[in-house]
Amino acid sequence: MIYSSELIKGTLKTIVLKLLADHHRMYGYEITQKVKELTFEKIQITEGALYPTLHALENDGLVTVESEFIGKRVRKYYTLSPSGKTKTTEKVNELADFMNTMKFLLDIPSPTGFSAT
Amino acid sequence: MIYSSELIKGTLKTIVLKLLADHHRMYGYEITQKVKELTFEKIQITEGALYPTLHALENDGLVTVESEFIGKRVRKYYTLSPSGKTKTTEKVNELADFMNTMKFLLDIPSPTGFSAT
DNA sequence: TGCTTATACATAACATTCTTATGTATTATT
DNA sequence: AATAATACATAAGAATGTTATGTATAAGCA
Repeated sequence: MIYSSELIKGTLKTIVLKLLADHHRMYGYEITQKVKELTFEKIQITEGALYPTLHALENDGLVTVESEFIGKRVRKYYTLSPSGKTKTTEKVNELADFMNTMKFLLDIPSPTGFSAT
Repeated sequence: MIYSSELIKGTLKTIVLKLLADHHRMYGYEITQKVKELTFEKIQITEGALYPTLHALENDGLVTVESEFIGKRVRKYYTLSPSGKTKTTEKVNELADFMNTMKFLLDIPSPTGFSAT
């Protein structure tokens, strides 16, 4: 099952920032594959969505870019800037808060299992 | 704190459907107030977003409408149709699944407290 | 070797969905 | 009497994704 596209809207930037925070240095195509892998194919980031997003992050100074040649092919590595790290924390926290609110609003039970946090 | 607007995108229809499932019969303005109340002002549905959404739900046959006069003012009550009830379950389940995936992807801990479900 | 698939970038036309602004009108509050 | 709240509606614009297209290299397989 792949999630309906509206759900992805508004979360893509957060996903990309968080992946960069966890993996330090990634290139675009790698990000699409990582998301696919980590979500068991349930979230598929299209290139038409990803590349403009990466360019926006760069424009906002949240990431820095290094181009490298792998053979004859260019690969662009993205790394979080200090402000990007701050932003990541903010975005992830906001999304976590939002999801709790939605869970309450929609009366969604917690996933099966024990937890004591 | 009010959530950044992108987060609401894609979830509005689900919220409206679920409220109608829980309260059976509601009118537009009432929905905006209920969401505000239930989310402690964190989610504020604007009228420019709500009314087109309600019209879309009606067009899709997911809700039925009854107009009533309260004094001289029209009020439009919305009720879930059978297919609307089915749709509500589907949308809520999909969102629940999506949120679990996002929690895993973003490494978000469960909210504080004990739970054994 | 030749064909296909995967890798790797990019952008443009289009669709969706929300924000912001505007409009109309009734009812309640100060 | 003036303002705020109730209650509907729509239109212009912004944001952000999909789909399609383009270019090119590298890898796998028959």
